[in-house]
Amino acid sequence: MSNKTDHNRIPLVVIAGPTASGKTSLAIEMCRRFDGEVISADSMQVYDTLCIGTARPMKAEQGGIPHHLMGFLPPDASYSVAKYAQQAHRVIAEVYSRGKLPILCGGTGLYIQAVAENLSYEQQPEHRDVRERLRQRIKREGGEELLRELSRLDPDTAARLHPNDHGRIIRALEIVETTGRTITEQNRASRMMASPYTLCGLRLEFHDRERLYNRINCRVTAMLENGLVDEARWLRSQPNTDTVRQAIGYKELEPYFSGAVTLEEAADAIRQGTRRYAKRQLSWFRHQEWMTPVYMDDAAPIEQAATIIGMSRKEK
RNA sequence: AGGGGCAUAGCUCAGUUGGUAGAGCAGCGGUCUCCAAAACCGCGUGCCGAGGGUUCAAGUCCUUCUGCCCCUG
Repeated sequence: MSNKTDHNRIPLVVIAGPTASGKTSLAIEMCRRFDGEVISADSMQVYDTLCIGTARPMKAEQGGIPHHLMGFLPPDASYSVAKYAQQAHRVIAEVYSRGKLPILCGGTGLYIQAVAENLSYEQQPEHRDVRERLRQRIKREGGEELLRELSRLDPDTAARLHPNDHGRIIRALEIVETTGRTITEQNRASRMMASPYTLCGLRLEFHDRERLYNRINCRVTAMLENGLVDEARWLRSQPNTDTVRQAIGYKELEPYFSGAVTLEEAADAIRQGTRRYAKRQLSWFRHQEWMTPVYMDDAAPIEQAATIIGMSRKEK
C-alpha cells in the first residue's frame, strides 16, 4: 500500500495511555531501538518547576533520549491545544529532518488527536470580553436559554450539547460571534488539510484494571514522599496559575491547606481522582481505532510494541 | 451464663399499618475540535445473614440457628 504521496509523509509513532501505565519508559525504549526522540503530548508536563505532581521525568530518567515540549513554560503561562498542535508539528518535522523517528507520547487525548488528525485551528484574536460576557449570561439566564439561542445560529452543534455543558455552549456561541462562522463549519474546515503523517498508534491497556490502579496508588504515595505538598504549597503562592492548580494532585491538597481534611484524606482523594482520570483516558483512547492496543500486563509488552512499530516501518 | 439490640448494594444507612427494595458515597460506561489532569452525560450492581412457620402475599410478623454489639454477673 504505497503511493506517491505516502512517500513524502513523515512517519509518526504515537504512544498513548493512562497515567502510570508506563508510557514514559516504553517510549524511551522504543527510541533506543528505532533511533527516535520523544515529543510529549501532556497538557501539564509542559510546565517547568512542577515536576513532582505532573510526574514529569527528570533528565536522569530520560535515559539520554531527547524529550520535546516538556517543562518549557512557567506555570502562569496560558496555553492551549492550538498552541500545542502548532509547536508539535514543528518539532516533529524538525526531529524527522535530523533523521530521527518522532515518537509522540502522552496522555492528553485532545492534544494527540489535534496532532495526529492534523486539525487546523485558525488564528483567533483573543476575545476575552466576549467569553466573559457569555459566562455572565449563562450564569444569569441558564444553559437552556443559551442553548436555545445556539440552536438558531448553529443547530447541528446545539443538538449535540447538553444544557449543563456550559463550557461548550459558550465556546460555540463565541465562535459564531467572533468569526461569523459556526463551529460546525470550522470543524469541517479544520479537517481540510490531509495529515502529513504515516501513523503508527499504540494505546496502552490493562487486562486487569486493578493492576493499573495499584500502580496509580503507589505513584501518588511516592509523589507525596517526594515533596508534592511543598510543590503544591509553592504553586498556590504563585499568581495566575489557575490552570495548573486545577490539576489532579494540586486541587485535592487545597482542603488540606485550609484545614478541612487530613493529609491522608487528601492523599486518598488524589488517588481516587487519578484513577478516575485514568478511566477517562482509557475510554478516550479505546475508541481511536487507528491505535493498536498493547496490554501492559501481558507477557512481553515491550516486544509487542517493538514488533508493531517495526512492521509499520517496513510497510513504507 | 442471663437479658437486650443489630444483621438490607462494595461502604454508611432508609424502607410507612405486610404488597418481591432506594438514597448518599464508592464503582462502572460514555462524550470530547483553543483552560482537557478541565468540563459534561448516563447506569443500581441485591439469595434483604441461614432455615422453618403464619399469610393470597414476608425485608416487614412468629420461631430456630449463626455472626457482631451492649448491659448484668
